Amino acid sequence: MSELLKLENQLCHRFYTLSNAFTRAYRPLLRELDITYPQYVTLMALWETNNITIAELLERTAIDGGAMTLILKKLEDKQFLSIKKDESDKRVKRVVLTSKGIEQKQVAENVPKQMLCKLQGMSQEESIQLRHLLDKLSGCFDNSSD
Amino acid sequence: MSELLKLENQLCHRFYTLSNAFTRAYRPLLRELDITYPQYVTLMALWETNNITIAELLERTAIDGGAMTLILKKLEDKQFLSIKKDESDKRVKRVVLTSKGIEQKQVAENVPKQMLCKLQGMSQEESIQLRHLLDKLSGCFDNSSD
DNA sequence: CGCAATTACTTTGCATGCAAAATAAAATAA
DNA sequence: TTATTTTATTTTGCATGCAAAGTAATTGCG
Repeated sequence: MSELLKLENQLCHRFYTLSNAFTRAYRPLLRELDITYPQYVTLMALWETNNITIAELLERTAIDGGAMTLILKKLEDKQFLSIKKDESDKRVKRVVLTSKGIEQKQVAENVPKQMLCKLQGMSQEESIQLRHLLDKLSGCFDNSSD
Repeated sequence: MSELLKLENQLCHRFYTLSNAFTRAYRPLLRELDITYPQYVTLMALWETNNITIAELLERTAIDGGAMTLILKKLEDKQFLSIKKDESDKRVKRVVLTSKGIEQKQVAENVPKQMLCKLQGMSQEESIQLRHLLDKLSGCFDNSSD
């Protein structure tokens, strides 16, 4: 039979499976912070650079725009951040961490630490190699004009 | 600043991004078949082994059980397959490709071919290496009893 | 045999991911 | 300046992913 359509040969299915596995693995680690994985990604972007535009946040996190609206609403409800209208350009909104949002970064530092423990199966070198290949693969999707 | 929480250092975020990129890249290729990516995965499993249990399908595809119920319903509506109750064990349902479902495999063979074109950025060797590392990473999530 | 676990699926409620349409405001062209 | 186009964000409708509860049928145990 043609090997082309075998599930085991699909790179995409490995990514599908692993991406879901990561999200699942993060869930218990994020419980303490009471946030979901995409909300965690959003906060990571803000912990790195606070007070940025929603557009910048979208670019950094690669989260869908429609989803981001809801994610920000929830993080605002949970008091992690607040959304402020830009006075100079009323189309633009800026996302600003609250004091709670800033403080929770300390708590969040445990998350990657615990995740690294789960990934002990891979050597340092292998994960660097993997990262390199993933970045190369990302490049394949960049200028997809179709 | 601590490197631990930088988005760029997160393996998980690369998987998140790439998994979504794959799904997006498949969409136009699957338009001709009028199916989504998870529906495509489901069909791939069936093209390999027809007439299997829903439980087997879940294990092979790693798709969520609740989602699978809907996916099968849609594929049945589209005449790709039919669901039959197992007579010996009435809890069990078997998924069987229709003649249309079987025929569409020919059409589907173009999908991986076109996808491989998009991934020309990677050498044969690199993608083998990548697959190897992905499989190793998968192992890290296997016996996660927490 | 009769009832308590177990198994195979489905349903439910919530949180995205995504394309496309809708809004509102700013930039540009005429 | 007014009309057109572009930009920033939200809304909508549909398809999952996931945990947890719900169902129905089977197995196991006493």
